[in-house]
Amino acid sequence: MSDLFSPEGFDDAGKGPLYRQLARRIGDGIASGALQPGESLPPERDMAAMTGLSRVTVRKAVQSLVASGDLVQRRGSGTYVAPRVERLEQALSLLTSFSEDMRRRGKAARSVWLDRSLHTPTPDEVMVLGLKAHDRVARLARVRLADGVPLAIERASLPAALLPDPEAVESSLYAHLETNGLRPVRAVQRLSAVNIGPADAELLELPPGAACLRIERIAYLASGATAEYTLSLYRGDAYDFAAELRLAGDSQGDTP
Amino acid sequence: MSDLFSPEGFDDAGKGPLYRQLARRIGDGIASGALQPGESLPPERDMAAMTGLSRVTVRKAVQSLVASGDLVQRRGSGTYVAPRVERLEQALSLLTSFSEDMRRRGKAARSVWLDRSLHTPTPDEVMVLGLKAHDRVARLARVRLADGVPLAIERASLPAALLPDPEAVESSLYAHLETNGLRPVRAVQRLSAVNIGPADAELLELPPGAACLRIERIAYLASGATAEYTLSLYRGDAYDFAAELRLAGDSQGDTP
DNA sequence: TAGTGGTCTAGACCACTAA
DNA sequence: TAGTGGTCTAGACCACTAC
Repeated sequence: MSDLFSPEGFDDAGKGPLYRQLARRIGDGIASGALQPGESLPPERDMAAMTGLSRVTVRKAVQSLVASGDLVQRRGSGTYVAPRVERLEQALSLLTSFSEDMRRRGKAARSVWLDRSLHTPTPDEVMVLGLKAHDRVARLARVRLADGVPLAIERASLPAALLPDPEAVESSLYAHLETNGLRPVRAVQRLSAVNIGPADAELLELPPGAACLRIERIAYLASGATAEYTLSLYRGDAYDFAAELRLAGDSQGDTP
Repeated sequence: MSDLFSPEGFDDAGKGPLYRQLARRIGDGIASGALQPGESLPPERDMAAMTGLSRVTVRKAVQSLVASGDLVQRRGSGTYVAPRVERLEQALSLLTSFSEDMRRRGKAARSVWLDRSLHTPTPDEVMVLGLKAHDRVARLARVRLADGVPLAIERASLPAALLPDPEAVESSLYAHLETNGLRPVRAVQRLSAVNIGPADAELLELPPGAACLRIERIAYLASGATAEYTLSLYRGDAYDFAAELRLAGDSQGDTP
């Protein structure tokens, strides 16, 4: 591994900037197994001395690998190869339960509440939830953890009529709604990928900018009324969403 | 807008590092509309002088906004507020056609081929495609564009038996397969979010680290044989994938 | 040619962790 | 207390763009 940081081979022209060359070396070391998960890298100052680069340049290389999730840094401690993250697979076509999903997988599910109270709705909430003037909205925001690892942030809004006492929700929103016969039966989701912001990054213990799956969901009751609007952020490195596709009807399609 | 870069108000303690404070100011300026899409920011050196910060610090703030897609930088030209990106919505449950989707939306679809030839398969390809020893594999890799904007990278692998002459594929793989009665009828997809690497970032004209949707797809023929393995990377800021969910059968679920 | 972003350096201080 | 990453500075040169 010492040869990883030898001063030779840098700037042989045509290989791009120095920080990228170093990032590539380290990244290759991880991919090849020369650097094992959990293994520590030399301190930044040592890497700088070994490679003959400045600490700022070394840092820029390391930062890019931290951003992509290949390395983690702990202040006062050191820089380490990121541990292998176990990926969880989830079906996209079912309204499933986080807690139950985890139980089935033998993991301990836990929530940390960020908010669980009534608010004056935003214009967006009024629109989506079909609220009337002076209606209030219940907001439930929490971090979801499995075996102590934060996996997702969920922020749900419901008409206060459906959930007059948000504090009463324990682990399961749907179970609570069901006691009043108000469990959603259908939902529409939109998925996209976003770079996580600094605040949310802290909640999920990720570096700012890490790729996350953003899922916007609107759930409906059997009556057709809107029950819930939820915005979730899932760790991109920990989640796979599975979906099955069937041939489009017209089959005029000319490409996958 | 000049007050955006006034030296006052920095480091009033408890607001975090200077680069983050500046990033927040600029970000708020964009969100509030004080900075309009396409508008240019002052040169980095000027921002440094105006704020009383060093150029390195200004740059770090700007870089974080570039990474999140709020700003774009052009060397030799300047720094600009990113143009609004029109988001495209796509149903997740249908095997649709990129070209046709775009046509329906009134956009010009185009592909830039990266690869279109026969190769010796990787062990992964042998597994997934169910190849035999000495079988070869056809690889189709291309960048997909709509109205000149790169939206996705697709890398497909098929058994050479299904596609002996990859060069013959014009715009549509499925249309080509259909001429031989070999169009896939079913597919399984897995979605996750990833930070794009430097090489792919260049192809999609994105900054390295931008969030992308990674979609892995295995498609099957009516006979049940595996037809295709495709790894796609979609721009996270340009795509929404829509899915509908129904209540899980047992309804033991205790959470959304 | 002048101005812009892109890269790189050497050195400094701070906040935190671990012994 | 010693060592680590986190932040910040002033100054330099390069590659590219626009004129």
